Amino acid sequence: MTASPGSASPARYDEIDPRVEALVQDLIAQVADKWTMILIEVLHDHGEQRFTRIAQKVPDISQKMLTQTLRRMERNGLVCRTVHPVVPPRVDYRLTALGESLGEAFCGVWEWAQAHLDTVETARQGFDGRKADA
Amino acid sequence: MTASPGSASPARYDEIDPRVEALVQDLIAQVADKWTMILIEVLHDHGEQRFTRIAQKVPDISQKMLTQTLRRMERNGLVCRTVHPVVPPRVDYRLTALGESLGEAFCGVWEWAQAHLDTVETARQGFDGRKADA
DNA sequence: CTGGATCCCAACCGATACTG
DNA sequence: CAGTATCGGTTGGGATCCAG
Repeated sequence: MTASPGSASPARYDEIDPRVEALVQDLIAQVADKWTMILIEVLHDHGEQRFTRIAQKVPDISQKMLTQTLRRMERNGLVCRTVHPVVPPRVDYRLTALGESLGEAFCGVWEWAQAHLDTVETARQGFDGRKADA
Repeated sequence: MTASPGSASPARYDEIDPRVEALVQDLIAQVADKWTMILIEVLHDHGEQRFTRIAQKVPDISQKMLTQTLRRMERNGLVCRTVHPVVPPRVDYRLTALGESLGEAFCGVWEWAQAHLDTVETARQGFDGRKADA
């Protein structure tokens, strides 16, 4: 906790209320991770899916991470989880409106990354080259 | 590596080229972390800053993380590092155009988080409450 | 003042095994 | 089928000390 109670924090990262700042950062941390972004994409593209189907679409994710990520997304209101009370259990996951809106917000970063892939690559080579020439 | 050589990957996360996909995700992973976002904000708001000044603005960051993050940002072409050859060393960091553009891309996510803070909070309480009622 | 090197702990994540 | 529980390896990140 960096909570300095009544003491006037001189200059925070911004002019923003530090408490809101912390909340926002926490939220971003929970929501901006690799698997969350991927799952949003999958659910956006293919609509409601059951657990195993999602796992098939994202072969590199472990079942643990899939469960964990879906749970957190559900808790944050990003996905809606529907349990069908049938004998072989069946659970469907669907993106909520909130989840969809987050997906759109991510588009900016995603597009930035795509657009500047080579620029970054050039920068990296320049940097690495500079370090190499002893 | 998830490189399945020649085997036809049936349906990837999207219709996107998996190689590009991987690169983009790697880039996002390097660039979308907590400290990078904060440092972009600080440098955007206050312009060119020297090492210690930045550390002061972000009290919760360790000196190790600050150096590490700045280095990676420099390598990725997000910041420009200027070393002044004076007797007490002085190093200035400034956001590049690329860094600025990334900051703008982040705005979307940032604004989403701010806008939906309470929505998410409500969702969380609903979720937690549902789990509690045994 | 800047930042590299080291130690060490905690959180993350994958693999496996077990339950309803 | 859809999870939970547990163990172990890997990484992230803080504290401290040291060098240029």
